[in-house]
Amino acid sequence: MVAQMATPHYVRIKQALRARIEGGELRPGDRVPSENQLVEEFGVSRMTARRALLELAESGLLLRTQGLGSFVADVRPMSSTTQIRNIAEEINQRGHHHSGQVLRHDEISADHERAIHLGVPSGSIIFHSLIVHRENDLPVQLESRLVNPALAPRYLQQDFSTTTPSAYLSAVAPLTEAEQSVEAVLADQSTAKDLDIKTGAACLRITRRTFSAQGVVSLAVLLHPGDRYRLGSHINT
Amino acid sequence: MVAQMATPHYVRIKQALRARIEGGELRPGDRVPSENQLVEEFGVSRMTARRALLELAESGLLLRTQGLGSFVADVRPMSSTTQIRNIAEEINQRGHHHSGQVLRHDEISADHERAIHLGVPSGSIIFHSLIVHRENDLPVQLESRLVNPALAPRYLQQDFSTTTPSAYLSAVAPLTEAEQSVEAVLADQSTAKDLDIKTGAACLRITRRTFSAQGVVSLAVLLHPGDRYRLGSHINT
DNA sequence: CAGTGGTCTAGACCACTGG
DNA sequence: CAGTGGTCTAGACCACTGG
Repeated sequence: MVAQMATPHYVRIKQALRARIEGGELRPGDRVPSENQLVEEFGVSRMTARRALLELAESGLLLRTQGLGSFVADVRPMSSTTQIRNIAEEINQRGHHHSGQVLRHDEISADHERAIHLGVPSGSIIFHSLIVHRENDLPVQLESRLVNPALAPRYLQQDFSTTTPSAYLSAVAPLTEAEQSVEAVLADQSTAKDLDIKTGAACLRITRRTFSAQGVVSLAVLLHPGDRYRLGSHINT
Repeated sequence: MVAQMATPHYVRIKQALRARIEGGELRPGDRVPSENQLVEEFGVSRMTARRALLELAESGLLLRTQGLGSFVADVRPMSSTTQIRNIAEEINQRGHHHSGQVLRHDEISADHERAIHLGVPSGSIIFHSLIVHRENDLPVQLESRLVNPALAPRYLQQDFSTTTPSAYLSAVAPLTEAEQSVEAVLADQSTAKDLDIKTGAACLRITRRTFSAQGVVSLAVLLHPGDRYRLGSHINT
């Protein structure tokens, strides 16, 4: 009589609290219901109520203090690296011309690691695309993207020479969250060929996982020639 | 008979697993003990063993899959792009040992470009430091920093083998703002020597300008070996 | 003091993976 | 099938905060 697979209790509680915060019912600094109050309100055990509060705190939405309670955090504005931008828009914004060349656009079987990152069963079919983005005919990004077919079933029918995966995906599965990591790597032979640079040239590699409300949407690996791209950001403390 | 305030059980289990991973007993891709095995081994309840595994997964050290088990992730140190963090703190937080080796620590005359970036008259005296930061004796950052003497007049008197420029500067001229850009470059001969990597290896270069209420405090160029460092960030939309 | 969050137990049923 | 992680309960003792 536990664990309805539909939506776990702790998720329901998180959603409810999130709604109150986003709806303005709970404002920054306000105290949210205590663990015991949530136990009463949602008819769950304290461990379950607690999990909802802990996860909201983990994601920065709440601040918790022993003896005091849990409070809505003061949200701070995001800086510009912390914004997911569409490469085509970015290029157009500079007054340049964007073009996308689709090298691959098919489905593959997810190996163990990819399956974990995408949150799909190991061995299941996922979509894949490989696209070179050019700014005034100069390659600036090689985009390799794995897509969760459950959240973008028509991904393979899109024409990515006229739009971008990023634009399409944010239309069909609105972005709620993203994780990314940035590294420096050397171009291997195949990457070098695709980006029209030398093998062994420095590249910036951005690995990004995007989430919608339903889960992981896609896993993108973006490779940029080191001398044609950099990431800027402005931080306010 | 629970909750010895010394160290909670789940922390002890995390430490034990971390030690096995860092000691090489468990390598990337290996399966770590299951929840039930930890129950046996540490004499705790499954909820407690589970918490240890969940937190290690949360911090990126493990990957978990239902039905399969928990596996050691392919890890590298991560740092956040959305936050200016002190390299020493970051390293200590990972439970590792930080050391700083001061290669240069002197004053120079500002050329035109540097003067502009620092907001000082061209040709005036500015401070400079060059420091190798090591994580457990492995170089992870070469920090070259130019400092505005008006805002940190005693910069040259500091001992940067025991503290870091970042820590000292944020004490004397609290950070209000920062601008940074991130690029991929190849290590030149001198950088390669300082970081103990090969000439031509991929490096992440972060160029950061920090501001206090009084103006530009410093201009730092941080070079990281590509295979020993990456920048991570989490974005909420 | 009553209320808060922090840690923990010993059970339970479930979905999922491999063999 | 046995084993894995995912969710959940109904209790417990604790340290900490404010009044």
